[in-house]
Amino acid sequence: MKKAIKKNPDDWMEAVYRIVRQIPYGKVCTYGIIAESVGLRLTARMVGWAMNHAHRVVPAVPAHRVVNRNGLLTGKHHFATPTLMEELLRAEKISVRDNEIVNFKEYLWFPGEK
DNA sequence: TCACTGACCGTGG
DNA sequence: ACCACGGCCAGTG
Repeated sequence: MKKAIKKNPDDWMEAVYRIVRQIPYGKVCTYGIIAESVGLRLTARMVGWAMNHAHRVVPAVPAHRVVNRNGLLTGKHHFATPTLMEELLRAEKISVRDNEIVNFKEYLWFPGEK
């Protein structure tokens, strides 16, 4: 069940997914922060690419909690429905206005925090 | 096989 | 303050 990815546990993509899964309820994170947290030579674009394949991974990755640096819901178009990401965030008491998270910095979560 | 692209971000002009 | 560009990995034409 854990082998959704055929690569090794050291694979950088799995590292990304692992961090994303650690994002607590009602919090969000950015691609850049994740990339920096993973370290290595990973850049934000790589995180985005990994998230594109996130739906193939188990356990499911809360991709709706990952936004870009501006708090903009850039990846919403990749969800099942264009409004799904926004609805998921609102379900977590996060206000979304015009594809952007309101008071984005207040909901921002950094890896390592609890 | 080569070249381009992608859910991005930081830096420099 | 705005615009342009480089970077890193994997997949696709």
